[in-house]
Amino acid sequence: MSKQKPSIPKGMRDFDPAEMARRNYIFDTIKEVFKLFGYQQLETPAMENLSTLTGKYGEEGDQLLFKVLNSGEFLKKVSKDDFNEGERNVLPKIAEKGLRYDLTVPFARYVVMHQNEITYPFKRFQVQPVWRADRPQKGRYREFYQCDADVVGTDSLICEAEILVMIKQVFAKFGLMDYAIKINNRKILSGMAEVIGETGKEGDLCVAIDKLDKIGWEKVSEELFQKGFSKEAIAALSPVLETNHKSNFERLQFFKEYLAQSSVGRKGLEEMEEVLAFFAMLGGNEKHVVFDPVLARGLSYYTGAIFEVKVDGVQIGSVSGGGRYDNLTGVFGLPGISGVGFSFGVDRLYDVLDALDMFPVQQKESTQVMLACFGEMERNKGLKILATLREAGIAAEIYPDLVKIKKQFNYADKKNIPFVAILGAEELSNETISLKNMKTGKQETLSLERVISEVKNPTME
RNA sequence: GUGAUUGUAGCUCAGCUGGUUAGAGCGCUGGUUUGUGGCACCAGAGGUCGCCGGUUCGAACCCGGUCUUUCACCCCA
Repeated sequence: MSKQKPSIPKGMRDFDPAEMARRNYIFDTIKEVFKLFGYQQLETPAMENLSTLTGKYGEEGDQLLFKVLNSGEFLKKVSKDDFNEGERNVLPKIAEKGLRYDLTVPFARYVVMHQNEITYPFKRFQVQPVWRADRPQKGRYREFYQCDADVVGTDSLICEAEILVMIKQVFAKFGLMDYAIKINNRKILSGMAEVIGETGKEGDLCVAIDKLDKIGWEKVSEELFQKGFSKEAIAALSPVLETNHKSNFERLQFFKEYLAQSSVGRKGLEEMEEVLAFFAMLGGNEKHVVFDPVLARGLSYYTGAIFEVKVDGVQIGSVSGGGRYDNLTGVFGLPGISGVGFSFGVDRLYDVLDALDMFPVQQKESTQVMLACFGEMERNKGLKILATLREAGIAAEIYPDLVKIKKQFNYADKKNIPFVAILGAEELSNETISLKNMKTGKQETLSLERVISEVKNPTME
């Protein structure tokens, strides 16, 4: 008996059965759509070598990696000099592994390791937790699940178009009506940097311009100025803002002129148009799909299309995001493989559906019938009945202890079990079972066969 | 990583400027009802006031540290 109350680490959570039922609803919905589009499931380990993970997410990302201390005498390799030099020198000698930060990089590692066994294009999905040493906040946890779907080994823009369709299908299944799938292209952003005369600074441009919605143009231009953008460059950027309330088509027309001098920019626009064209051919409706030229996204490995999905009316960050990465496997020694993928954030989707009160009131995961027995003889007979019920595919349980019937009913009530089957002396001698519908309160004495059909298809009023 | 913020019974919260045995509602357990849950009534159990240290005759309350919660920034699912 420990006196001290146990606890869990910062940003980690337990999920009780009610929460798990709802989380599984989200997982199942997403997996179903992934499979419908030909994606197959893959799992990779929680831990990767730190060398696999570092340098893929930008400097900020590297700092958010959870490092795992080497086992054994982990200080052995550290010299006094290393120690005096600080963490930078000590870290690589005491930690060689880390927890995965996303599912895309481990997937790229997998593709390189198994390059000769894989049939391309390779479509896989992955539903696993990832870890980030971030400060927790609403909608931001240190351990959370991602549902990733990626295709590698093709640069066809049909993949991008299909991603849009998949996102729309998932949201339709959840019954979400008000949301925006923002789509942009890193090449368009590069083109923007080029035409304003700040080639090579697209990183800073992205970070600043991404905040436009949040902090407004004035603050964004201030930030750009501080990052070393010239006044002329910032002024040259302002026409982009004018496209704010236009249609996707009008925005494309604008950028054709705006980016005319930039070959990357033109390429990006072509890709955008093609994605939207394929999307239309797949029967996609452009409702909810927004070409957003100021969408940037932080991860450094994206090179083509980028996506992000936000739900209106809730103060929760994006619930889905992704993009194309042309050379992610390159850093692991396999160049020339293009990939595109996206991910749903289950934990945020949960918060969104919860805030909007949109979870179905399903009881799919709970017991359908509980056996309540008056004594030992009844209970022993109940065990046989229990086995029959389960054979019939009915989720059933028996109250294991010989306690007052009232207590057994209480248990069924608390657990929201829709039926209680009662076994007493009378039932035992008549070879019957009294079945009570806990919602209606009605009770009938039935044969076992009738109990099975009644539980499966309730007819009792 | 920077700046704030929170922590009292299983849950939601009271607790006046530091003063005797820390309270409520809900929940829980038992009973009224030894073949029936939800309702009602009655009774009961549960807290070294996040943790460690300090100030004080005396700390849930003041001070310091630490952990945790929430929030803004950074960044992100």
